[in-house]
Amino acid sequence: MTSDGRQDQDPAGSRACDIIASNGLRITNQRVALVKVLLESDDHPDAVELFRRLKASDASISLATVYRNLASLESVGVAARHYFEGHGARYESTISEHHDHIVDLDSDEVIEFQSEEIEQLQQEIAQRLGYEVVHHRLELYCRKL
Amino acid sequence: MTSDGRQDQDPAGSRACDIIASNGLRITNQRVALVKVLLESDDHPDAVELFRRLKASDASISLATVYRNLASLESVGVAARHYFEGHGARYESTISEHHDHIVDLDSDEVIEFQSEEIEQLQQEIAQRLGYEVVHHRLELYCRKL
DNA sequence: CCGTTCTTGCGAATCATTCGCATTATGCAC
DNA sequence: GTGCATAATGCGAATGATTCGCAAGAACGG
Repeated sequence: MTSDGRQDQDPAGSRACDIIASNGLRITNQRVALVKVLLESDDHPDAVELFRRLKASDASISLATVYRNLASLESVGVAARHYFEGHGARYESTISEHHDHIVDLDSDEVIEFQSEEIEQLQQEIAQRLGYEVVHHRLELYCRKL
Repeated sequence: MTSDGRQDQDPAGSRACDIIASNGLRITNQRVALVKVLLESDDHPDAVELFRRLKASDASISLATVYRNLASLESVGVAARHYFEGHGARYESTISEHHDHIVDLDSDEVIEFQSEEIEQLQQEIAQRLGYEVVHHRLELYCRKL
């Protein structure tokens, strides 16, 4: 929408574009729109929900494109896919810090947290067993107290 | 196969049957066979693989039954379903202790571990955020050192 | 501006999982 | 044991999510 193509109001978005471009992927409208929607979403929408949100500003976008782009974004580390229990895949942007998830069993809400100590312990455990942690997944399925 | 229906050679199996029965579910051949196969499997097979193993001793068992029974076993806490990255659902019996998983990214092998300290920290974190942990999932995606 | 190649949209195809339904087998009561 | 009510099974069809194939349409380097 901006006349000169820069987006100083949106540092995360342009950082994402840099990453995308530097990985040899092209900057398409659909790709940029998806990144934007992901960055705006603090819930953890699934592909169909993202598709729905994207259609709001681009009625012609296709679901296949959403899936394809989620895959590309994931492969360059701009988005992450989660399989919380029961549901299919849900996505979030990973431009910001790493974190783990608390899933509210009653509301399906997802809260983020992170713990240096747990990460530390994970490293130690893996190391003790002869492994190095590439990445991990920690989900606490909880109920409100 | 035993004439009196007891299975002293298989304490875990009969314990599972007790749990199943005490939850109002019937003890069917298919159910028992599935429990047995799960207990024998220290890999984490998916439904189709379990189906394959079950067909070895009961050629007429159906895949739908495997799925249905996996669901029932899960609902009474005798089996657990995992969605490791990429793959569909994989199962294991939960008659033994709770544990978490290390997934070898290269071989797809799954190693089990457990850490009292991490569980402790999880509790604390959840509590601090106003939640109580019902259960959790911790997976370390690793490469051999 | 031009061509190459990556992307897109569309619908068809795939894969895992679930359902509907008629048939069979279990668990409980006599 | 015998019978009954009902859960469980097998089958194939249905679903839902995700991926594919292909022809038409954009990016980006030169």
